Amino acid sequence: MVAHSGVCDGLETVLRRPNGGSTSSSSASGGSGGGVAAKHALKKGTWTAAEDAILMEYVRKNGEGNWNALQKNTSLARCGKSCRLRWTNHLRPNLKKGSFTQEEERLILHLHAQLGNKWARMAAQLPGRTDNEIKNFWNTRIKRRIRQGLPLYLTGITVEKSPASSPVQPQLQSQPQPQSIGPAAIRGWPPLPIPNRTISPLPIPNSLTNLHSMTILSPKELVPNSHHDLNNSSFPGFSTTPQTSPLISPTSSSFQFSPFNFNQGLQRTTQWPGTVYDTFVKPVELPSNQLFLSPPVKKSVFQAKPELETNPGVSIPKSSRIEQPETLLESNESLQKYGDLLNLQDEFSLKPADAWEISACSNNSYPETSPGMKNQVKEENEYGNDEISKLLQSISTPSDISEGFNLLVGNITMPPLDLGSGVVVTEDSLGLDMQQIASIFQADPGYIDVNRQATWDNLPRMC
DNA sequence: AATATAAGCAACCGCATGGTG
DNA sequence: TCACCATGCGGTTGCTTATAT
Repeated sequence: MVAHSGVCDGLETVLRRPNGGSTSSSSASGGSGGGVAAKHALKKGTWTAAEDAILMEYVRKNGEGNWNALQKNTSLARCGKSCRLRWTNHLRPNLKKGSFTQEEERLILHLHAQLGNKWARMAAQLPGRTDNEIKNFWNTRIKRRIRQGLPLYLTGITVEKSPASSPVQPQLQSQPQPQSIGPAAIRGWPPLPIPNRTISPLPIPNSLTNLHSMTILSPKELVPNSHHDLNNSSFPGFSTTPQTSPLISPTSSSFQFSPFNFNQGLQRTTQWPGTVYDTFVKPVELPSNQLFLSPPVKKSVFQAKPELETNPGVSIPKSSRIEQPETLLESNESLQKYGDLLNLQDEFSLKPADAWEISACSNNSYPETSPGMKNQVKEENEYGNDEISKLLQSISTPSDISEGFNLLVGNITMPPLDLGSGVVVTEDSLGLDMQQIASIFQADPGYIDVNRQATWDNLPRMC
Protein backbone atom coordinates (compact mmCIF):
# COMPACT_ATOMS: atom_id res chain seq x y z
CA MET A 1 0.00 0.00 0.00
CA VAL A 2 1.24 3.36 -0.88
CA ALA A 3 1.86 5.50 2.06
CA HIS A 4 -0.05 8.68 1.94
CA SER A 5 0.31 11.92 3.65
CA GLY A 6 -1.28 12.74 6.90
CA VAL A 7 -4.53 14.55 7.16
CA CYS A 8 -2.86 17.86 7.58
CA ASP A 9 -0.58 17.32 4.70
CA GLY A 10 -1.40 18.80 1.42
CA LEU A 11 -3.98 21.11 2.85
CA GLU A 12 -3.51 24.78 2.94
CA THR A 13 -2.26 25.77 6.28
CA VAL A 14 -1.59 28.88 8.13
CA LEU A 15 1.34 28.56 10.35
CA ARG A 16 1.01 30.87 13.24
CA ARG A 17 3.96 31.07 15.48
CA PRO A 18 3.44 31.54 19.17
CA ASN A 19 4.96 34.98 18.89
CA GLY A 20 2.14 36.01 16.70
CA GLY A 21 3.87 35.77 13.41
CA SER A 22 2.26 33.65 10.80
CA THR A 23 3.23 32.31 7.49
CA SER A 24 1.01 31.06 4.80
CA SER A 25 2.24 27.84 3.37
CA SER A 26 0.77 28.39 -0.01
CA SER A 27 -0.67 31.01 -2.18
CA ALA A 28 -3.41 28.74 -3.37
CA SER A 29 -5.82 29.95 -0.78
CA GLY A 30 -4.28 33.28 -0.23
CA GLY A 31 -6.18 36.06 -1.78
CA SER A 32 -9.13 33.99 -2.78
CA GLY A 33 -10.78 34.86 0.47
CA GLY A 34 -13.51 32.99 2.24
CA GLY A 35 -15.37 30.10 0.76
CA VAL A 36 -13.62 26.81 0.31
CA ALA A 37 -10.21 28.32 0.53
CA ALA A 38 -10.96 29.64 3.98
CA LYS A 39 -12.01 26.22 5.10
CA HIS A 40 -8.67 24.90 4.07
CA ALA A 41 -6.78 27.51 5.99
CA LEU A 42 -5.66 25.37 8.82
CA LYS A 43 -3.91 26.83 11.72
CA LYS A 44 -0.76 25.45 13.19
CA GLY A 45 1.22 26.18 16.25
CA THR A 46 0.25 26.55 19.83
CA TRP A 47 -3.34 26.06 20.74
CA THR A 48 -5.31 28.86 22.29
CA ALA A 49 -7.79 28.54 25.12
CA ALA A 50 -10.59 29.29 22.72
CA GLU A 51 -9.55 26.49 20.44
CA ASP A 52 -9.32 24.16 23.37
CA ALA A 53 -12.81 25.09 24.38
CA ILE A 54 -14.16 24.33 20.95
CA LEU A 55 -12.40 21.04 20.86
CA MET A 56 -13.59 20.03 24.31
CA GLU A 57 -17.12 21.00 23.54
CA TYR A 58 -17.04 18.96 20.37
CA VAL A 59 -15.73 15.91 22.14
CA ARG A 60 -18.26 16.33 24.88
CA LYS A 61 -21.05 16.24 22.35
CA ASN A 62 -19.70 13.78 19.87
CA GLY A 63 -17.13 11.78 21.68
CA GLU A 64 -13.66 11.03 20.56
CA GLY A 65 -12.84 10.14 17.02
CA ASN A 66 -13.92 11.46 13.68
CA TRP A 67 -11.47 14.25 14.12
CA ASN A 68 -11.67 15.50 10.61
CA ALA A 69 -15.36 16.07 10.98
CA LEU A 70 -14.51 18.37 13.81
CA GLN A 71 -12.77 20.70 11.48
CA LYS A 72 -15.70 20.60 9.10
CA ASN A 73 -18.40 21.05 11.68
CA THR A 74 -16.87 23.65 13.90
CA SER A 75 -15.08 26.88 13.49
CA LEU A 76 -11.91 25.26 14.57
CA ALA A 77 -9.32 25.66 11.87
CA ARG A 78 -7.25 22.71 12.86
CA CYS A 79 -6.69 19.50 11.04
CA GLY A 80 -8.07 16.36 12.59
CA LYS A 81 -4.67 15.12 13.31
CA SER A 82 -3.84 18.17 15.31
CA CYS A 83 -7.13 17.93 17.16
CA ARG A 84 -6.55 14.35 18.11
CA LEU A 85 -3.10 15.15 19.34
CA ARG A 86 -4.29 18.10 21.36
CA TRP A 87 -7.04 16.09 22.92
CA THR A 88 -4.91 13.10 23.62
CA ASN A 89 -1.98 14.95 25.05
CA HIS A 90 -3.59 17.84 26.83
CA LEU A 91 -7.34 17.93 27.05
CA ARG A 92 -8.63 14.50 27.74
CA PRO A 93 -9.63 13.85 31.31
CA ASN A 94 -7.53 12.03 33.85
CA LEU A 95 -4.34 13.27 32.39
CA LYS A 96 -1.56 13.44 34.88
CA LYS A 97 0.42 16.59 34.73
CA GLY A 98 3.69 17.38 36.30
CA SER A 99 6.87 15.53 36.74
CA PHE A 100 7.10 11.82 36.65
CA THR A 101 7.27 10.18 40.00
CA GLN A 102 10.15 7.98 40.79
CA GLU A 103 7.96 4.97 40.45
CA GLU A 104 6.88 6.14 37.06
CA GLU A 105 10.43 6.72 36.04
CA ARG A 106 11.37 3.27 37.11
CA LEU A 107 8.47 1.84 35.27
CA ILE A 108 9.46 3.72 32.17
CA LEU A 109 12.93 2.40 32.44
CA HIS A 110 11.73 -1.11 32.75
CA LEU A 111 9.25 -0.73 29.98
CA HIS A 112 11.75 0.87 27.71
CA ALA A 113 14.15 -1.91 28.34
CA GLN A 114 11.47 -4.34 27.36
CA LEU A 115 9.82 -2.52 24.54
CA GLY A 116 12.30 -0.08 23.18
CA ASN A 117 10.87 3.10 21.79
CA LYS A 118 7.31 1.95 21.92
CA TRP A 119 6.01 5.04 23.57
CA ALA A 120 2.36 4.35 23.08
CA ARG A 121 2.62 0.95 24.60
CA MET A 122 4.56 2.36 27.46
CA ALA A 123 1.93 5.02 27.93
CA ALA A 124 -0.69 2.34 28.16
CA GLN A 125 1.04 1.17 31.29
CA LEU A 126 1.20 4.62 32.78
CA PRO A 127 -2.32 5.86 33.34
CA GLY A 128 -2.62 9.54 32.81
CA ARG A 129 0.58 9.80 30.90
CA THR A 130 0.91 10.25 27.19
CA ASP A 131 3.28 8.72 24.78
CA ASN A 132 4.57 12.16 23.98
CA GLU A 133 5.35 12.83 27.60
CA ILE A 134 7.17 9.59 27.97
CA LYS A 135 9.04 10.14 24.77
CA ASN A 136 10.13 13.59 25.84
CA PHE A 137 11.06 12.28 29.20
CA TRP A 138 13.25 9.66 27.70
CA ASN A 139 14.79 11.91 25.12
CA THR A 140 15.78 14.50 27.64
CA ARG A 141 16.31 13.26 31.12
CA ILE A 142 17.36 9.76 30.40
CA LYS A 143 19.64 10.51 27.54
CA ARG A 144 21.23 13.27 29.49
CA ARG A 145 21.86 10.95 32.36
CA ILE A 146 23.50 8.48 30.12
CA ARG A 147 25.56 11.12 28.44
CA GLN A 148 26.73 12.37 31.77
CA GLY A 149 27.36 8.95 33.11
CA LEU A 150 24.65 9.31 35.67
CA PRO A 151 22.58 6.39 36.76
CA LEU A 152 19.38 5.79 34.96
CA TYR A 153 17.63 4.98 38.13
CA LEU A 154 17.11 7.73 40.58
CA THR A 155 17.07 5.82 43.79
CA GLY A 156 15.88 2.55 45.08
CA ILE A 157 17.46 0.32 42.56
CA THR A 158 21.02 -0.15 43.46
CA VAL A 159 23.45 -2.43 41.89
CA GLU A 160 25.90 -3.80 44.30
CA LYS A 161 29.03 -5.30 43.02
CA SER A 162 30.09 -8.35 44.83
CA PRO A 163 33.61 -8.46 46.20
CA ALA A 164 34.41 -11.02 43.60
CA SER A 165 34.72 -8.67 40.74
CA SER A 166 34.34 -9.78 37.25
CA PRO A 167 37.38 -9.44 35.08
CA VAL A 168 36.01 -6.39 33.41
CA GLN A 169 34.99 -4.44 36.44
CA PRO A 170 38.11 -2.35 36.65
CA GLN A 171 36.85 -0.70 33.53
CA LEU A 172 33.83 0.41 35.41
CA GLN A 173 35.81 1.67 38.30
CA SER A 174 37.81 3.92 36.10
CA GLN A 175 34.70 5.93 35.54
CA PRO A 176 32.90 8.14 38.03
CA GLN A 177 30.97 5.86 40.24
CA PRO A 178 27.41 6.86 40.83
CA GLN A 179 25.74 5.90 44.02
CA SER A 180 23.27 3.75 42.30
CA ILE A 181 23.60 2.17 38.96
CA GLY A 182 20.83 0.69 36.99
CA PRO A 183 21.58 -2.71 35.68
CA ALA A 184 20.35 -1.59 32.35
CA ALA A 185 22.98 1.06 32.28
CA ILE A 186 25.64 -1.42 33.09
CA ARG A 187 24.44 -3.79 30.52
CA GLY A 188 24.45 -1.42 27.67
CA TRP A 189 21.07 0.19 27.60
CA PRO A 190 19.53 2.20 26.08
CA PRO A 191 19.92 0.99 22.59
CA LEU A 192 21.19 3.06 19.80
CA PRO A 193 18.93 4.73 17.37
CA ILE A 194 20.03 3.58 14.01
CA PRO A 195 18.73 4.18 10.57
CA ASN A 196 16.39 1.69 9.13
CA ARG A 197 17.79 -0.94 6.96
CA THR A 198 16.09 -3.51 4.95
CA ILE A 199 17.24 -7.01 5.48
CA SER A 200 16.81 -9.29 2.60
CA PRO A 201 16.27 -12.77 3.84
CA LEU A 202 18.54 -15.35 2.46
CA PRO A 203 17.32 -18.65 1.13
CA ILE A 204 16.44 -21.15 3.74
CA PRO A 205 19.24 -23.61 4.03
CA ASN A 206 18.16 -27.10 3.40
CA SER A 207 20.43 -28.55 5.94
CA LEU A 208 18.82 -27.44 9.11
CA THR A 209 20.05 -30.47 10.80
CA ASN A 210 22.45 -29.17 13.30
CA LEU A 211 20.38 -28.69 16.38
CA HIS A 212 20.43 -26.01 18.93
CA SER A 213 17.61 -26.11 21.34
CA MET A 214 16.60 -22.56 21.19
CA THR A 215 13.94 -21.12 23.37
CA ILE A 216 11.17 -19.47 21.57
CA LEU A 217 8.52 -18.22 23.86
CA SER A 218 5.70 -17.22 21.69
CA PRO A 219 2.85 -15.44 23.39
CA LYS A 220 0.59 -18.28 22.67
CA GLU A 221 2.90 -20.53 24.54
CA LEU A 222 2.99 -18.36 27.57
CA VAL A 223 0.62 -19.70 30.12
CA PRO A 224 0.17 -17.39 33.05
CA ASN A 225 0.53 -19.22 36.25
CA SER A 226 -2.68 -18.49 38.03
CA HIS A 227 -1.30 -18.09 41.49
CA HIS A 228 1.10 -15.50 40.25
CA ASP A 229 -1.24 -13.69 38.03
CA LEU A 230 -1.25 -9.99 38.60
CA ASN A 231 -4.74 -9.34 37.47
CA ASN A 232 -5.67 -8.33 40.92
CA SER A 233 -2.63 -6.31 41.56
CA SER A 234 -2.22 -2.66 41.14
CA PHE A 235 0.66 -0.31 41.20
CA PRO A 236 0.81 2.42 43.74
CA GLY A 237 -0.53 5.63 42.45
CA PHE A 238 -1.99 4.02 39.41
CA SER A 239 -5.43 3.11 38.41
CA THR A 240 -7.04 0.35 40.36
CA THR A 241 -8.02 -1.18 37.10
CA PRO A 242 -6.25 -4.45 36.71
CA GLN A 243 -3.07 -3.83 34.90
CA THR A 244 -2.72 -5.98 31.91
CA SER A 245 0.74 -5.37 30.83
CA PRO A 246 1.52 -6.10 27.23
CA LEU A 247 4.59 -7.65 28.62
CA ILE A 248 2.64 -10.36 30.22
CA SER A 249 -0.33 -10.60 28.00
CA PRO A 250 -0.41 -13.84 26.11
CA THR A 251 -1.78 -11.98 23.18
CA SER A 252 0.88 -9.44 23.23
CA SER A 253 3.46 -9.08 20.58
CA SER A 254 6.06 -8.76 23.22
CA PHE A 255 7.42 -11.74 24.90
CA GLN A 256 10.44 -13.16 26.46
CA PHE A 257 13.26 -14.33 24.38
CA SER A 258 15.69 -16.37 26.27
CA PRO A 259 18.57 -17.17 24.00
CA PHE A 260 20.54 -18.59 26.85
CA ASN A 261 18.13 -21.30 27.52
CA PHE A 262 18.96 -24.36 25.61
CA ASN A 263 16.75 -26.74 27.38
CA GLN A 264 13.59 -28.17 26.11
CA GLY A 265 10.25 -28.80 27.64
CA LEU A 266 8.19 -27.04 30.22
CA GLN A 267 10.02 -24.23 31.86
CA ARG A 268 9.16 -21.59 34.30
CA THR A 269 9.86 -18.06 33.35
CA THR A 270 9.54 -15.09 35.58
CA GLN A 271 8.71 -11.93 33.79
CA TRP A 272 8.41 -8.44 34.91
CA PRO A 273 6.49 -7.36 36.78
CA GLY A 274 6.43 -10.60 38.57
CA THR A 275 4.28 -12.95 36.64
CA VAL A 276 5.51 -16.44 36.36
CA TYR A 277 4.87 -18.40 33.27
CA ASP A 278 5.02 -22.04 32.72
CA THR A 279 6.31 -22.23 29.28
CA PHE A 280 6.69 -24.92 26.79
CA VAL A 281 10.00 -24.51 25.19
CA LYS A 282 9.94 -25.34 21.61
CA PRO A 283 13.06 -26.90 20.32
CA VAL A 284 14.27 -25.22 17.26
CA GLU A 285 16.49 -26.74 14.77
CA LEU A 286 19.15 -24.43 13.67
CA PRO A 287 22.36 -24.77 11.94
CA SER A 288 24.99 -23.95 14.41
CA ASN A 289 26.46 -21.36 12.19
CA GLN A 290 23.31 -19.38 11.89
CA LEU A 291 21.82 -18.32 15.12
CA PHE A 292 24.91 -18.19 17.18
CA LEU A 293 27.29 -17.52 14.51
CA SER A 294 30.61 -16.56 15.76
CA PRO A 295 31.06 -13.04 14.52
CA PRO A 296 34.40 -11.81 13.45
CA VAL A 297 35.82 -11.99 16.88
CA LYS A 298 38.78 -9.89 16.06
CA LYS A 299 37.11 -6.57 16.61
CA SER A 300 33.55 -7.29 17.25
CA VAL A 301 32.69 -3.98 18.65
CA PHE A 302 29.39 -2.28 18.49
CA GLN A 303 28.79 1.08 17.16
CA ALA A 304 28.04 3.94 19.37
CA LYS A 305 25.74 6.60 18.20
CA PRO A 306 27.66 9.78 17.84
CA GLU A 307 26.12 12.31 20.13
CA LEU A 308 26.53 15.05 17.64
CA GLU A 309 24.43 17.46 19.54
CA THR A 310 27.00 17.41 22.25
CA ASN A 311 29.67 18.42 19.86
CA PRO A 312 28.82 21.83 18.57
CA GLY A 313 32.00 21.95 16.61
CA VAL A 314 30.64 19.47 14.17
CA SER A 315 28.22 20.75 11.66
CA ILE A 316 26.24 18.05 10.06
CA PRO A 317 23.19 18.44 7.89
CA LYS A 318 19.98 17.60 9.61
CA SER A 319 19.29 14.82 7.25
CA SER A 320 22.41 13.04 8.25
CA ARG A 321 22.64 13.84 11.88
CA ILE A 322 23.13 10.26 12.60
CA GLU A 323 25.59 8.75 10.30
CA GLN A 324 24.02 5.93 8.49
CA PRO A 325 26.23 2.94 8.57
CA GLU A 326 24.56 1.31 5.66
CA THR A 327 27.69 0.07 4.18
CA LEU A 328 28.92 -1.55 7.26
CA LEU A 329 25.65 -3.31 7.70
CA GLU A 330 25.63 -4.43 4.16
CA SER A 331 28.99 -5.93 4.55
CA ASN A 332 28.27 -7.57 7.79
CA GLU A 333 28.36 -11.24 7.30
CA SER A 334 26.74 -11.86 10.61
CA LEU A 335 23.77 -9.86 9.62
CA GLN A 336 23.28 -11.97 6.59
CA LYS A 337 23.25 -14.93 8.81
CA TYR A 338 20.56 -13.29 10.81
CA GLY A 339 18.70 -13.00 7.58
CA ASP A 340 18.93 -16.73 7.34
CA LEU A 341 17.41 -17.02 10.69
CA LEU A 342 14.51 -14.89 9.70
CA ASN A 343 13.48 -17.53 7.30
CA LEU A 344 12.71 -19.75 10.19
CA GLN A 345 9.32 -18.21 10.30
CA ASP A 346 8.29 -20.47 7.55
CA GLU A 347 9.57 -23.37 9.47
CA PHE A 348 7.52 -22.65 12.51
CA SER A 349 4.64 -20.69 11.13
CA LEU A 350 4.97 -17.97 13.65
CA LYS A 351 2.74 -14.98 13.41
CA PRO A 352 3.70 -11.38 12.97
CA ALA A 353 2.27 -10.75 16.38
CA ASP A 354 5.02 -12.89 17.72
CA ALA A 355 7.61 -10.90 16.01
CA TRP A 356 10.79 -10.06 17.64
CA GLU A 357 12.60 -6.92 17.04
CA ILE A 358 15.62 -7.36 14.98
CA SER A 359 18.75 -5.85 15.99
CA ALA A 360 21.93 -5.96 14.17
CA CYS A 361 25.39 -5.52 15.26
CA SER A 362 28.31 -4.33 13.38
CA ASN A 363 31.97 -4.87 13.67
CA ASN A 364 32.94 -1.66 12.04
CA SER A 365 34.27 1.46 13.48
CA TYR A 366 32.60 4.72 14.11
CA PRO A 367 31.08 6.63 11.32
CA GLU A 368 33.09 9.53 10.15
CA THR A 369 33.03 11.96 12.95
CA SER A 370 35.47 14.23 14.56
CA PRO A 371 38.14 12.68 16.72
CA GLY A 372 36.79 14.57 19.65
CA MET A 373 33.43 13.12 19.08
CA LYS A 374 34.82 9.68 18.88
CA ASN A 375 36.58 10.15 22.12
CA GLN A 376 33.52 11.50 23.73
CA VAL A 377 31.36 8.71 22.54
CA LYS A 378 33.99 6.27 23.52
CA GLU A 379 34.20 7.66 26.97
CA GLU A 380 30.49 7.72 27.33
CA ASN A 381 30.18 4.20 26.31
CA GLU A 382 33.09 2.77 28.11
CA TYR A 383 31.13 3.20 31.20
CA GLY A 384 29.03 0.19 31.59
CA ASN A 385 29.56 -1.28 28.21
CA ASP A 386 33.08 -2.44 28.07
CA GLU A 387 32.32 -5.49 30.04
CA ILE A 388 29.67 -6.51 27.63
CA SER A 389 31.80 -5.62 24.70
CA LYS A 390 34.62 -7.72 25.96
CA LEU A 391 32.30 -10.47 26.82
CA LEU A 392 30.85 -10.51 23.40
CA GLN A 393 34.19 -10.50 21.75
CA SER A 394 34.88 -13.76 23.37
CA ILE A 395 31.62 -15.36 22.47
CA SER A 396 31.70 -18.00 19.89
CA THR A 397 29.29 -20.67 20.97
CA PRO A 398 25.97 -20.82 22.70
CA SER A 399 27.60 -22.08 25.81
CA ASP A 400 29.93 -19.16 25.67
CA ILE A 401 26.96 -16.90 25.67
CA SER A 402 25.44 -18.62 28.61
CA GLU A 403 28.62 -18.65 30.55
CA GLY A 404 29.40 -15.14 29.57
CA PHE A 405 26.09 -13.91 30.73
CA ASN A 406 26.45 -15.64 34.02
CA LEU A 407 29.83 -14.14 34.37
CA LEU A 408 28.49 -10.76 33.60
CA VAL A 409 25.42 -10.66 35.76
CA GLY A 410 26.58 -13.06 38.34
CA ASN A 411 28.45 -10.31 40.04
CA ILE A 412 25.67 -7.86 39.99
CA THR A 413 23.10 -7.99 42.68
CA MET A 414 19.97 -6.06 42.37
CA PRO A 415 17.71 -5.72 45.37
CA PRO A 416 14.09 -6.38 44.66
CA LEU A 417 12.19 -3.37 43.50
CA ASP A 418 9.01 -3.20 45.45
CA LEU A 419 6.27 -1.72 43.37
CA GLY A 420 3.82 -2.16 46.16
CA SER A 421 0.76 -4.31 46.44
CA GLY A 422 2.91 -7.34 46.51
CA VAL A 423 4.44 -6.64 43.17
CA VAL A 424 8.14 -7.00 43.41
CA VAL A 425 10.52 -6.79 40.58
CA THR A 426 13.31 -9.14 41.25
CA GLU A 427 16.50 -9.66 39.47
CA ASP A 428 15.02 -12.76 37.97
CA SER A 429 12.24 -10.76 36.56
CA LEU A 430 14.69 -8.52 34.85
CA GLY A 431 15.04 -10.86 32.02
CA LEU A 432 14.86 -7.73 30.04
CA ASP A 433 18.51 -7.21 30.56
CA MET A 434 19.22 -10.55 29.16
CA GLN A 435 17.18 -9.42 26.27
CA GLN A 436 19.48 -6.60 25.59
CA ILE A 437 22.36 -8.90 25.33
CA ALA A 438 20.28 -11.40 23.54
CA SER A 439 19.28 -8.79 21.07
CA ILE A 440 22.76 -8.79 19.78
CA PHE A 441 22.06 -12.20 18.50
CA GLN A 442 18.49 -11.54 17.85
CA ALA A 443 16.65 -12.73 14.90
CA ASP A 444 13.07 -13.00 14.16
CA PRO A 445 11.79 -16.41 13.41
CA GLY A 446 8.36 -15.09 14.16
CA TYR A 447 8.01 -12.79 11.31
CA ILE A 448 9.64 -12.62 8.02
CA ASP A 449 9.25 -9.78 5.73
CA VAL A 450 11.42 -8.93 2.84
CA ASN A 451 11.06 -5.37 3.90
CA ARG A 452 11.88 -6.23 7.42
CA GLN A 453 13.75 -3.45 8.95
CA ALA A 454 16.26 -3.41 11.67
CA THR A 455 16.79 -0.26 13.56
CA TRP A 456 19.46 1.06 15.77
CA ASP A 457 16.76 1.33 18.35
CA ASN A 458 17.41 -2.19 19.26
CA LEU A 459 21.09 -2.12 19.12
CA PRO A 460 22.76 -2.14 22.45
CA ARG A 461 24.93 0.74 23.15
CA MET A 462 28.40 -0.51 22.72
CA CYS A 463 31.69 0.92 21.79
C1' DA B 1 22.25 42.67 33.65
C1' DA B 2 23.11 40.70 29.32
C1' DT B 3 24.13 36.90 26.69
C1' DA B 4 24.82 32.05 25.66
C1' DT B 5 23.63 27.51 26.32
C1' DA B 6 20.90 23.69 27.83
C1' DA B 7 16.68 21.64 29.02
C1' DG B 8 11.81 20.98 28.62
C1' DC B 9 7.96 20.64 26.05
C1' DA B 10 4.23 21.13 22.52
C1' DA B 11 3.36 20.40 18.11
C1' DC B 12 4.25 18.88 13.47
C1' DC B 13 5.54 15.54 9.94
C1' DG B 14 6.02 11.26 7.57
C1' DC B 15 4.81 6.77 7.53
C1' DA B 16 2.17 2.58 8.68
C1' DT B 17 -1.99 0.25 9.37
C1' DG B 18 -6.74 -0.98 9.26
C1' DG B 19 -11.38 -0.04 7.67
C1' DT B 20 -14.55 0.87 3.99
C1' DG B 21 -16.70 1.45 -0.44
C1' DT C 1 -8.28 -5.67 -5.69
C1' DC C 2 -7.70 -1.06 -5.32
C1' DA C 3 -8.05 3.61 -3.73
C1' DC C 4 -9.17 6.48 -0.25
C1' DC C 5 -9.81 7.82 4.45
C1' DA C 6 -9.11 7.91 9.46
C1' DT C 7 -6.24 7.05 12.94
C1' DG C 8 -2.10 5.98 15.49
C1' DC C 9 2.80 5.94 16.19
C1' DG C 10 7.51 7.44 16.44
C1' DG C 11 10.88 10.85 15.06
C1' DT C 12 11.91 15.49 14.71
C1' DT C 13 11.52 20.41 15.05
C1' DG C 14 11.43 24.68 17.11
C1' DC C 15 9.77 27.67 20.73
C1' DT C 16 9.92 28.79 25.70
C1' DT C 17 12.01 28.64 29.96
C1' DA C 18 15.76 27.78 33.06
C1' DT C 19 20.47 27.93 34.09
C1' DA C 20 25.26 29.16 33.48
C1' DT C 21 28.78 32.42 32.24
